[in-house]
Amino acid sequence: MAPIKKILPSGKKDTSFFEQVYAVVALIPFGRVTSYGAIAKFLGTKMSARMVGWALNNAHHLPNVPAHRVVNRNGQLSGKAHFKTPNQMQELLELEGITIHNDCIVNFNTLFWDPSKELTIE
DNA sequence: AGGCTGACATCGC
DNA sequence: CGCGATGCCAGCC
Repeated sequence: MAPIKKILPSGKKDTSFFEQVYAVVALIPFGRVTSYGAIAKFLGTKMSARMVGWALNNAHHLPNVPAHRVVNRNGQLSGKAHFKTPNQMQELLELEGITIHNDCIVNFNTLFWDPSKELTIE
């Protein structure tokens, strides 16, 4: 369990929603995936799932932010269109041993990584 | 300075 | 049970 705030870039007081999203996404284990809603819920505002997507849009230009491991609650690759190439997201996931079928993650339930179960907020 | 938009999720009718 | 409307925060017209 990693305290989220420790991971935030060099102790800025900027504990913004985005920063937390980056932190959580960056902590997703190899070969695992999570959902926008799970992240939003973990951050305390379950209805801000949209913001997670927006944050990832910003995060997309950052290193170490595996946005391809974040999908919607159906396990569908909703954000693949925002990658350099639409199939890069699938490629990356398959590279991690995840199987994609019709833009949906197979065994999503098994591969699902719940931050609120694996992480702790200080 | 104010309002629309955005890679979603959930509640209400 | 299915579709429409609402919520959230920040960035960009």
